[in-house]
Amino acid sequence: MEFSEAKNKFVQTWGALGSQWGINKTMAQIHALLMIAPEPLSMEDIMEELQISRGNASMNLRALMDWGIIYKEYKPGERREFFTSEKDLDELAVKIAQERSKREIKPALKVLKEVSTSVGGTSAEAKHFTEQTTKLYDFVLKADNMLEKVTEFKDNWLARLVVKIMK
Amino acid sequence: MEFSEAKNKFVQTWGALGSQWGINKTMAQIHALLMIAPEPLSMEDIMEELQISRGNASMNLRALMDWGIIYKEYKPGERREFFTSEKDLDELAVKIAQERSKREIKPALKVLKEVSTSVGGTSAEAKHFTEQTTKLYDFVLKADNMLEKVTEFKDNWLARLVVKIMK
DNA sequence: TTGAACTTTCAAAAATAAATGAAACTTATT
DNA sequence: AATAAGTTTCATTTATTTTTGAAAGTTCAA
Repeated sequence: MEFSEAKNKFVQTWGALGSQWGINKTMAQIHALLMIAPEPLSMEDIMEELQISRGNASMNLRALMDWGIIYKEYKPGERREFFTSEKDLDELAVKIAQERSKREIKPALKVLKEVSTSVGGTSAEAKHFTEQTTKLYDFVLKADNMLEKVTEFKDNWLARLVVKIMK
Repeated sequence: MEFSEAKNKFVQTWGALGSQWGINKTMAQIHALLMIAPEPLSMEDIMEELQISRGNASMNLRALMDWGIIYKEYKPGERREFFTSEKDLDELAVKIAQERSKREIKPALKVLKEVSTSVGGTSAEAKHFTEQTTKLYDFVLKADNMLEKVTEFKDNWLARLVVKIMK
């Protein structure tokens, strides 16, 4: 396969994977590009390579930095900013897990807790509701704890995680 | 909190959570509704409760059945079909993991493998590309294996999983 | 302090995804 | 075999998300 074909295929695939997992396509594509770039890239480079507008590039670079998975870099004697990606994949997983927990799961947990503890009454419907939402709360909490624990250890995190959960 | 308010809040929240994780809002809402319904619901019931069209209800019920997380049920003497959800949450997690692996991760892995093994040449760019995409392939494969292993054990899957991975 | 190089913002446009609803289809009943 | 009850399909509409691009904002160098 031609290098350029392989590169393009990779960027497209990473973009598609991202968009299925709640990260927008361009964001994932920029990340893909930075993952395989041997040198930091400028915003121009990225716009050029992905054929996207300046605004789009700017917004998604910002978002990636907010997630903590790419970094700004300054080159001596250069006015422009350059970007590199986090290349340690375990670190990447940790950061994504943290962000998603914070942004999505935590707020949902809050509501689940609220609704699972606030319905009184003795009707079968109400009882069943409380029972089910409580189970869901426990379940989501368990899942979230796992995500969080991942972030506490970088190496061999899985084994340690289990010790912690099972004890 | 009023029962109806709590119910509504729960359905909305589950819907939002779903849509952030790649499952469409209505699909997640229907699932939420079935999770808390003490009795199987008909399509009418669901349309009514969520204020959605017949077509929408039909398509999403179908999708949920394809995922294997809700079931059709027939009541004696009733022409209509009724639906219930999988209420075992571990089973739910297993099914979701299986589906997402099959639909999203497996195809991406195929491409990653392809691009990581097909670029020849000796340029720094090409070498770096091959190196990085190989790492990504291994990483995604590892993640996917974990998802898959989940499906092999229902009870205490985490502990067993670790034994298997660490051995 | 002016202006050139570069970045960010955000209202509007474009692209994408989801929902509607009426017609077609299926299945059971008389 | 005709009808009624119920379900699915899919072209069109609607809602949501993403992208654009031009104006506003920064920062640095002279």
